[in-house]
Amino acid sequence: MAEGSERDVIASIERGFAVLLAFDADLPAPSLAEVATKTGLSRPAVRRILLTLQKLGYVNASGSRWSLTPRVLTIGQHYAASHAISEVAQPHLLRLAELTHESASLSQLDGTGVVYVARVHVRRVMSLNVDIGSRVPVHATSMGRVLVAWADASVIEQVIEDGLPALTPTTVTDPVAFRDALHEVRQQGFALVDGELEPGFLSAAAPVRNPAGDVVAALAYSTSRGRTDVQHVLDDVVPHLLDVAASIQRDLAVVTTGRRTLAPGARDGFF
Amino acid sequence: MAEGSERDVIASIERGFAVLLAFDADLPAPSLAEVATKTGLSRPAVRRILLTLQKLGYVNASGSRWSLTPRVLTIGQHYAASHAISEVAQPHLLRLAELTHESASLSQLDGTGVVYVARVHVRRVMSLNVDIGSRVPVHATSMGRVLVAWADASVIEQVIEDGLPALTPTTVTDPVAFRDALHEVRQQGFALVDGELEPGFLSAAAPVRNPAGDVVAALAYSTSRGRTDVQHVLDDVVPHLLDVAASIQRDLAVVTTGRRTLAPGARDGFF
DNA sequence: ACCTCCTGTACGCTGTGCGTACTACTTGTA
DNA sequence: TACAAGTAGTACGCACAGCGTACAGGAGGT
Repeated sequence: MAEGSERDVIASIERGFAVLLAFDADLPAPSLAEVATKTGLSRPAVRRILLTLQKLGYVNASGSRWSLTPRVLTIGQHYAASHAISEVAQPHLLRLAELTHESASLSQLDGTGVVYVARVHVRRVMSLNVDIGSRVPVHATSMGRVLVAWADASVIEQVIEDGLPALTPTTVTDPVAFRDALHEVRQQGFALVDGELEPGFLSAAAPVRNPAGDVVAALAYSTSRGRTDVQHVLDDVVPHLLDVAASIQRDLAVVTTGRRTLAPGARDGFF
Repeated sequence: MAEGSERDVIASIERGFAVLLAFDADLPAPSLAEVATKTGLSRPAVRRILLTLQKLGYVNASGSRWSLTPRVLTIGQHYAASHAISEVAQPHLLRLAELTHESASLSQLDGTGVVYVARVHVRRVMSLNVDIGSRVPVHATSMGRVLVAWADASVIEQVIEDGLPALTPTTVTDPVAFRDALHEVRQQGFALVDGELEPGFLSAAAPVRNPAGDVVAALAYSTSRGRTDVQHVLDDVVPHLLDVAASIQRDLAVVTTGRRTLAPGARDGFF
């Protein structure tokens, strides 16, 4: 059902996003020609697309260089506005951060990747710039393990098929070991990953379920090996983690089953 | 130059974004037909667009309801990756938040609106959900006043033409008074807005300039009238604000004029 | 049994958006 | 100075992408 043949895909829209996403750390302010070579599109096509995106306010030309405008940041707001979870979770993240004195985050599965949807950072932990919208690999993070552990079998297959690159010497890269790790996560009800994403980076995550019982998000605590150790996380942090995850789950159930109103007064007189 | 006639705008891309942005708090999980009526497009057209967006991973169908996926949050990452300012400003925002014990934020002008590009929130200040990517009205916020005060005259005209709605009883709504307020901002080098966006909400903002001297962002401090008063902000906060804004400006100059490398090691082994 | 909502599909026509080919400008180099 | 190599902008005609109309098939609801 709803398969959608090739006939039902609009190439221009794909091209439009290809151009929008061509703006990158590698190419922060490209010329038209650079975008064309990067995307493989013809220059006139890129020109038309850039002019369209400019009309929509997402890019701007200064001289012969093009760059993104802050408006691209507003696109994500539509996700937050249409999904209660990030808003519901916010106070709970704050509580977790206060309980543990470390950063707390909530993430969701996106294909075979993990995307942060809410976050409270206590201090600048790492070189990694993890903010809302950041993507992290699914196989080497506690959040990813949680999200995949309870996902459809097809997702697990796809993740393994995508490959399990070694990001540190201790990253689990063997498919069998990875499946074992997922099994362990299901058994114990949470995931703990120690230095598999980046040396010294330690994190734990717990599942957050919707009323139907599906795991829709992962709540995570993250810290550095320098500040704490695995035993402390297991003894003192995980109970808080599970407790806060349960609270989010409870609030989420209220919001989604009850009336879908998010502080009605908040929107009025604002925008 | 580079005007771009109507001939050079790709309607399909406009339609694609129209559908993507149709997902809203009002319509978090619409049916195909609902999207069609909201956007004014035909149902088959909307179907094609949704299938395209689904292929790109931005929307997903569950039953006959469609919803955004967390992937839309990643679009904004391309802005952060291609503009040093948000990353550069982050530690400074943290410092400002620590100095003042209140939320600190950085925002940029987008057309005639203001968009938060970086933020450190100290506590849950208000009902307002102000996060990265949020848009706030330009005329009733200290950040907006700063950004507009030093913008092209055409921007000021456009803001006034857009209208200056009264969001609280004290909002400046008279064009002449608004121009006076901007003049005052230019004179004193910062903006202070007291309860014009929401009663009891108090904020101050200072400009951040690029090496060419253009105001490219506004650094803001925000609090509630219940916790402090105008005099304290003027005496104790504004000096910090100006100081931190100068620091951001300095770091920004180094990054943009020097080599455009943002912690090269941070990207490797990450994604 | 009806009616009304929905989605999915077929199909032929229109005109959008494509690329090729060319012009015009700027910058660096011989 | 003149050429080369880069850039952006423009024109134009053709092809087919994507459009909407029209219809079929389900799922509730009365």
